[in-house]
Amino acid sequence: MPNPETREFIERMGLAIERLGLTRTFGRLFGLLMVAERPLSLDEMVDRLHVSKASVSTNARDCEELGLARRVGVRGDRKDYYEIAPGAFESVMAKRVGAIHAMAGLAAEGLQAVGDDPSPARDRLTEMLDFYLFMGEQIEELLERWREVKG
Amino acid sequence: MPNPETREFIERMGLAIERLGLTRTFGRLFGLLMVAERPLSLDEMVDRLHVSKASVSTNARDCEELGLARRVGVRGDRKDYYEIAPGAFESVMAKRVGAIHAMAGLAAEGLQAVGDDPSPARDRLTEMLDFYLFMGEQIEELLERWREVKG
DNA sequence: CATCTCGTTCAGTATTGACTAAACGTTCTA
DNA sequence: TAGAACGTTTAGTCAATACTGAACGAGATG
Repeated sequence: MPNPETREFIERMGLAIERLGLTRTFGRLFGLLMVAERPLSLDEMVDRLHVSKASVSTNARDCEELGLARRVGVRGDRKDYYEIAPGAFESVMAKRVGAIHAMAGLAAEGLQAVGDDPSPARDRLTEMLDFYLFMGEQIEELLERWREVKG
Repeated sequence: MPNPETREFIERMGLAIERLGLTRTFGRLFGLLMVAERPLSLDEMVDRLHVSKASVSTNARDCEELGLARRVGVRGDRKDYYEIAPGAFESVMAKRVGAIHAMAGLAAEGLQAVGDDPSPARDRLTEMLDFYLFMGEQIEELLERWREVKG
């Protein structure tokens, strides 16, 4: 199963995730889980990714806390096994919506700061507020539509 | 004009942008331009942000290349002045759409990698592909709707 | 020509932070 | 009870990188 194509995929995922501000190892781990045919133990991930167990442990847990992966148990085995969580992608998009709301909140603060008189700054901040309110609301609707179709 | 509220706003913007994976100084510079009543020269930004001119120079240029700011000239003055670019927020969102398309492309590669037989990996990658195709398309539509209303 | 004024570039510095190896605590097992 | 199997934690290392100060180059100006 560790064929060259999946390794290539894992590597590309590492780079893609890295570009999003997370670490390459984290991205590789996520990519590995994406192409895994069954839940993987920490040691299996260590073998596949060639990183220390400590790193795999923390990255896997971060992955879990972000809602991208979850732990599953295997009968008669006390190892931890990880797999991609259901709705992983919706959850990252939902987090993005959170960031959008934060930007809207920031714009509102900015408007307080610049005062009520008309000004270029006020216009810019108003546009920022409108934009992020619009986008936040609309993308939330998109997520609901997606869940209706898939969930 | 350097009132405490705007300074607070600039600082919050620095933190918000930092959380998005860019640097705090970059975010502060962007925040400063957001609340500026007129285009600012490099030296003015140096005064307001208390960072070296070298840093302001590179950050301002990066800001320009990202489509967040633009240079404007002032008659009889050979300094560079910067201001927030029109459509700055749309442009960051458009870049996000680019990242979404990249994820869709990655999913397609993953499907190639895992082969045609049914499998959990294949199901996950298919969902990933569908999700990002959907989101990419829909958010592009949102951007167009926004431009219709505002532009 | 000499001298400013700007913006950029470059080498050096300092900080951040991801990763590793080893120690540790806990839980099973012989 | 000793020891093995796991996951986590921690101290330490190393690389990446944002920022600074100084040098530089291009234009303007006297």
